[in-house]
Amino acid sequence: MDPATIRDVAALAGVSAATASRVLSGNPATSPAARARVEHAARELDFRPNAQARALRRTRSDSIGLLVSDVRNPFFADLAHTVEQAALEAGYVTLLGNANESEQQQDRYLDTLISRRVDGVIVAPQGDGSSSIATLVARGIPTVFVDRTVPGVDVPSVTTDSDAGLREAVAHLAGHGHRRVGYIAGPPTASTGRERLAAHTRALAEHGLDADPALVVSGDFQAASGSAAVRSLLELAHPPTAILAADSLMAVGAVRQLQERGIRIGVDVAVVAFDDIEWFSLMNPPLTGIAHSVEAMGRAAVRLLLAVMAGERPDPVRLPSSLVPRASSDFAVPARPVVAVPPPSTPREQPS
Amino acid sequence: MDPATIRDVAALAGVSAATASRVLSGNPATSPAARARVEHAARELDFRPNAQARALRRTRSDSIGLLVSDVRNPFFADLAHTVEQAALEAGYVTLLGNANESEQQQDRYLDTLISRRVDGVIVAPQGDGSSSIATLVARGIPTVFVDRTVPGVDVPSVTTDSDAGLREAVAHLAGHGHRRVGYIAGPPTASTGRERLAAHTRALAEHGLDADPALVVSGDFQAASGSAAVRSLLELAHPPTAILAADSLMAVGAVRQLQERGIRIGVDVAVVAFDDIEWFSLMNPPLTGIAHSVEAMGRAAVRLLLAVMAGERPDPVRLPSSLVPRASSDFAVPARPVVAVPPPSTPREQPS
DNA sequence: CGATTCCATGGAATCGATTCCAAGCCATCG
DNA sequence: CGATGGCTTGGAATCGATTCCATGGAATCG
Repeated sequence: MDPATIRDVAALAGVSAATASRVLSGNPATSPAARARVEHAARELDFRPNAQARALRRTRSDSIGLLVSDVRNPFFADLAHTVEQAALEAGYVTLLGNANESEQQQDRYLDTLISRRVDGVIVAPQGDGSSSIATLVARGIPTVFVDRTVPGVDVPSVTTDSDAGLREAVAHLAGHGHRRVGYIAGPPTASTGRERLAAHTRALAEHGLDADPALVVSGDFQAASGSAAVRSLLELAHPPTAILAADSLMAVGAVRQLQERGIRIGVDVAVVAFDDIEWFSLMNPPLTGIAHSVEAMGRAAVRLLLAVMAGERPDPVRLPSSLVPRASSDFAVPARPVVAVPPPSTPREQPS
Repeated sequence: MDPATIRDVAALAGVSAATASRVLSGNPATSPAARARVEHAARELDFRPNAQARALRRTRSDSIGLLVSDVRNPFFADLAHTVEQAALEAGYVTLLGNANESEQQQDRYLDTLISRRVDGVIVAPQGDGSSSIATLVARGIPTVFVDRTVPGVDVPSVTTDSDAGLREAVAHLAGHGHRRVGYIAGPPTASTGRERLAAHTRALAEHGLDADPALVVSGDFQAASGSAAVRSLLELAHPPTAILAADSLMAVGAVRQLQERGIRIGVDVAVVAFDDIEWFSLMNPPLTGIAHSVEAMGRAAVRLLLAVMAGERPDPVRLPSSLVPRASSDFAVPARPVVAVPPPSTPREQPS
């Protein structure tokens, strides 16, 4: 009933536990005879080594932890998939934790991972240098940041260079005649939230678009906040003709809200989202996205982590992003916004 | 540098390891004085108990395994999320494995979970009674099937009753004048593949629809097979006017293929999918789905697993499904199929 | 042919936390 | 006043696999 131990295997094979261990872990100091008998005995008993005991003795567990922000976000679901596959190829199993965009739940999971003595951790960090992240670094646990970073914490990272993609997006919108672009920002507590907003602001300036601060609304990377953001953008005296969302879930929330109000995307208003996920091309209308390779990000993260575990200090990786234009933004801006607004009696900062 | 052990804590607190252990695990046989000193010392050293050592001694790891078929399938991503939350509430961490719809990878993960001595496993099984599943049962490891089952393996399960939803779907299609419904089946190696096909066949008979076996094409629950299925359905001499896919990913593949061919969904052909995921309502056109509650399924699975771990033999749970009609199927069938077909010279089994 | 090396092997220690068991202490009771 | 009982405590064994160290036998070399 109780699972077989290596001693049971050894007894059945007529050797000592030491020899059985050597055979089963591929130590060359074993005779062919012993090898045959032990292997046969192990198969006979359906022996599965107790990973805990093994990990206790060697000081490594052959497992890594992956902490993502939200598994239901397709971007992170794909990331989890890629990381898991890449880790498996390198002989590691992945323990997946889901912070659910909450710093508290992130800490709880990191504690668990530390307790389980994972050999390394890949984390898309919440907030700024929470206690658990500090612990991770202080203990010298190999760590890699993915997608996001934490300022002041010196850890290798794999991030997306939002600049190119956002510049393309803004250029694209400007080229179609948009002057006022509503921006649904990520939370300032996430590095991606801050960086993308900064990139967006720079791009606006480059193209001489309206820099009205009222056009920037902050969300939390989840769908509901996208809806809320659209609501407040539409209340502006001078609402935007295009909306740019800092991630796919907020874009979806925005789309829902626009649909509920009967505002036609791709006709009355343009919508562009950071991230480009499979579903975008099937939506009504197909959504313009800013693409970056999840596959590349996941594989790079595992590669960096393996390097850190090997004692190296790998350089950070920055992946490119680029615009994938689709129907949601591929139209010329209408002469007048369809949303009822008072005539712009004092058109401010609109260069002719 | 090396992480602090309970002996370090005990030394700093001036007590024995035994007492330190008792304090830290909440054993009441401790004096307030000892409690205070040990707790202070543990905080001082930032002590994290080695979960492996603890699990080795107690014969439980406070962790469960969850093996899903494909994390990139939104249905399973949601399931993973729900199970994880419910397990966390019960004090368990979840080790997520992804079989990627491959029996081999499933076995590899189950082996890992067995080696790590998880306290229980929730699995959406691939194939029929693979060796690892047999091992699981033979070892008496608490196991619960979710979404799918394996015939002949007596394990509590949480499944969806496909019958009601499919009957509604077929009635809905019949009501709109469809006689020939193409069915994209799941693989016969999955219980859901078989059951849904059987339910569909029954529903066809009930409504007197065309039971042409050529209208049934098998896929593998992944997107590419949905595209392939549509391709072969359209080659029929007498192609269907409606398409029913046994899961969301195959439906997406089907939609892509139809769009590529310029066939208008919701006008030229109806599309209905088993599963109803968030994105369906945003698609072009919104897709009719057969809904079942992932949340309920995940929570029930955890509840059942806890019961099995407590030595009970809970009854299986069967959750309802129901149709959510949307634009992709909400139209009357056109008088003649738009796809060019030879005139039906010998219309077979079409009751007037 | 004796001595040195090489190789396979077993005994025992080890990893870190838990827990059984025995012992010590204080208080209460007969 | 001695004894019994209730508490707290420490020593030591334990979980299962790995690994250091020593040993015995075979093989090789001078």
